[in-house]
Amino acid sequence: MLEIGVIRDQKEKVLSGLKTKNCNQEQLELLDKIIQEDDNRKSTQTNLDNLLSRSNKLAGEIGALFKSGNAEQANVLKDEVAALKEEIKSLDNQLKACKDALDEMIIQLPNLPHESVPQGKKPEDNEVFKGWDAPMPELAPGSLPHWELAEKYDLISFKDGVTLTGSGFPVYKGKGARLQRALINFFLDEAVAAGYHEIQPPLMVNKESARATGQLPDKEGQMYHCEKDDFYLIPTAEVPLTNLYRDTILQKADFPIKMTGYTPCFRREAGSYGADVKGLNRLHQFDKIEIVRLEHPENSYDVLMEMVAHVEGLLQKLELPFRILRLCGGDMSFNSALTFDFETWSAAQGRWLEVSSVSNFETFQANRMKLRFKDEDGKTRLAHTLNGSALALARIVATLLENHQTPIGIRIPAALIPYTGFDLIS
RNA sequence: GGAAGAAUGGCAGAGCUGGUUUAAUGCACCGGUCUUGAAAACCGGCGUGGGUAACACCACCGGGGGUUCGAAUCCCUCUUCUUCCGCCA
Repeated sequence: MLEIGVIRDQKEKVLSGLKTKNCNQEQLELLDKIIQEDDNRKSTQTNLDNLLSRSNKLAGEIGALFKSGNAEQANVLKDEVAALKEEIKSLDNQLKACKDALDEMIIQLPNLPHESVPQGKKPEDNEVFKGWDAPMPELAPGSLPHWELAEKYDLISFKDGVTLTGSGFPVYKGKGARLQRALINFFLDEAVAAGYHEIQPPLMVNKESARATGQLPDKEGQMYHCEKDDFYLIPTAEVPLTNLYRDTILQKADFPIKMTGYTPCFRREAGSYGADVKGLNRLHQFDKIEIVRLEHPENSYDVLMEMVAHVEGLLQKLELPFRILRLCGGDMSFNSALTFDFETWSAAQGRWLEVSSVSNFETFQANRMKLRFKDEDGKTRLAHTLNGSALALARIVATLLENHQTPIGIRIPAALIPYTGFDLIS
């Protein structure tokens, strides 16, 4: 969530940022309401504090009077405190209501975009940050989309998934399952080699965690919810990994904090439809290796580019054609200040598929989760959080199968062979 | 699942028969004196948040609620941890 101090002190800047994010008029008007409500909060708090101060003093005097045996005088003061208490209770309620109202308004505001974020509303407005210069792979006649390849080589059964659970829960088999395991290990090894600390977190989190990274309340309907225990199935490892540092004050020497983790990810994908959902393109459960970093604000944008480079390296090793987009204000997530999307070219489908999203959240998540650090001058400041997929499996498998298909089978890229133990799916 | 005990500032650890505790003390940490330098010793500082120009002031002793003029301290409740019993991959 945005910092109240920033909203107060840099209102114009906030306003123009929100416009880049394509906020509606209602959201823009919130700024003045927030400042007004915050003024209200301050004055209510001051009044309340004064009453509490008075009440504390009287209680002390009463104690002293009782000790000296002056009960009569003490009882007079007791009456005064009783009257104060009524007022305190009412102001306290007022203050609570005030804070709730303030919270509810601030939480509706998205993060401010970085200055490099292009204006725009639709995916077409995204900027191609780095295109694919080499020629696109040419597939032999008769090449198939991945869902047909999966069937042909008996790698993935979508049908069995429906039997077991429902659509969007594929069953991987034989070399298909082996390929999953190979990719997971490959991505984890690459991340660890790049200095990321490997973590295996729980796959369910509580409300506080989901709130801290911004999934609640924004994406309430997109997560699977176990009502009886009030747990949420994680939509990404970002949630548990980042939350490891919820409500923490770091020392400057603790930076950089680099974490990686493999987890299945669960998404309800309510409201999705059409060709997008065919095969592996959009699933309710998929595997992903996430990289997460907690950084000093000075470094966070250098680190973002470092993460982009890491993901780039992975795609190169998998020999997949890809491009990098800098997302426009309207296509960026609610929490992000700057996001680079990676897309691989799905030759058989004739379109780009998003396989990774690397973002800097600046202090937006840190503010919600109270993740801070001590600066050199001893001041406590909010840290920056970043994360990215490195990588998400399902769509990688889709493009891997499609782009590397040959008349004699599907070729496994050299970097992956030590992990699969085979070089061809036939 | 059952029983008992516990939860205090970075750590350790008092307070818990309610009012000089506005949380003692030690360690760690920061600054200074001394020293050629370091250690030791001594002096000072040392939690988080709100609030202020800066003070003042206010809140926080696992979370929430209650009793009282006054709660770290008493009561209720939830959570977590420890030990014991039961069950179990």
